[in-house]
Amino acid sequence: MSKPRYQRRKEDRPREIADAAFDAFAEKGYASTRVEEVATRAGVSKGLLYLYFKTKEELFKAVVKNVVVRRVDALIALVDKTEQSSEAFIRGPASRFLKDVPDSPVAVIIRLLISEGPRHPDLLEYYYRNVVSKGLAAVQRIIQRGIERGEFRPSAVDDLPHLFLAPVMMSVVWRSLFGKRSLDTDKLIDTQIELLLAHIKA
Amino acid sequence: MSKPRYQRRKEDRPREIADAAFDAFAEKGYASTRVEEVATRAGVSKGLLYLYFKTKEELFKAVVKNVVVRRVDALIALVDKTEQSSEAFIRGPASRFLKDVPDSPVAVIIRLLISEGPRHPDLLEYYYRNVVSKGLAAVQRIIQRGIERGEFRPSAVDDLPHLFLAPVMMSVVWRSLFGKRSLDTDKLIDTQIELLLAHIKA
DNA sequence: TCAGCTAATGACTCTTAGGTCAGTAATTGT
DNA sequence: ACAATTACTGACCTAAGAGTCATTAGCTGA
Repeated sequence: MSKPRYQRRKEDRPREIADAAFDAFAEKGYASTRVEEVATRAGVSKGLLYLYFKTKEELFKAVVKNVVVRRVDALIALVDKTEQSSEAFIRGPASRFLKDVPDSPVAVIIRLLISEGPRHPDLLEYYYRNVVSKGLAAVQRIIQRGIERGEFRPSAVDDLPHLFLAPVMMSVVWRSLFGKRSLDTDKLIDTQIELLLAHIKA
Repeated sequence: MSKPRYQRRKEDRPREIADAAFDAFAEKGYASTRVEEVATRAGVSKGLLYLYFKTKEELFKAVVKNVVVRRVDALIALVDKTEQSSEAFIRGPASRFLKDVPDSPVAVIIRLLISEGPRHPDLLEYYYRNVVSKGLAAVQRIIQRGIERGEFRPSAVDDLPHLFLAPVMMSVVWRSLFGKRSLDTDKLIDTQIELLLAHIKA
């Protein structure tokens, strides 16, 4: 009896293909990744890939959607469940989360969105609704809670949660362009958090 | 006498083509812009384009190089010539410059670099040397001068000039993804500058 | 165990877009 | 005025890569 040349694994294929696509897109970007290479990485023929994804673009969207949402939802759950003071939460779990972003799949997605987003408005809409606005709202909720508890005082930062994310964005871009050279992204993020806390503390 | 079908304008062609390419890349990104479209926009045949630029990639590099350098050099000259106090300079000319970035050609170049940079390491090297490091050094010089004059006190911000640029980066990315919706980039940048000044003022 | 179903293959087509080049017409010098 | 020069054109070539489909072979249930 000879080994079968392939196995039928209808259930697992979509995820395997999407994972392979993620890796390939991360390395080469969307436009210069060949569909055939994705198939090869997934250990599958090109034809099969087209059985599960109608076009390359649909594959792209599937990939981009399933990476970040879980992560963001986890963070939000954390925010809403914690018993810590707002300051402790920001210094602890939130800080750690933010510092992880530049080395995580999230960073890849951000780069992909910057490159390809403008040609996929529906995808951007999806992201804005399910990731960006949720994330910003969560940050705002922490601050608000701090104010209610008397930890923080009201300030201009209240409706600019973006300030917490700016150094993260900077780090993501820097890393994607220049690698790890000459910028300590952890320190950048930490320092910004210190600045912000110093400013809003009561 | 009929109009000539074209004029020979050897001197002007390269700039005209580069300008057309800039516009096209800004709209569609590098990968999905066709060389022929660049030629058409420049009012020129594809063949002529290839007379002045050996490949599409070379065209890309030419475009990307000639946009930002002048601008940055202008800013640096400003920094080194000003008689203002560091604080006044930061609140005035520097702030204005930074707030202009998200709507300027510089933003386009940043987007192009994020998308295509990883596949053009020499271009990134060029940018790091001629734009990024110079810009960061200029910011650092302003702070340093403030310290020497007793306006500012030494702090963690001294060797993180990136903090001044983080909200700009954030704004560039935000704008390129979501347009002008729901983020006042001027305010973001202003607020960050206020935070930083409050922190380093003596 | 074998017939029917369908997951999976891989060779194929077709379009797109980067790059070439032989020829043409605007310009320049004499 | 008219060669000689060369900026410029546009039809062409070719590679690459997205997407298709007739065929094959693993699986499943009777």
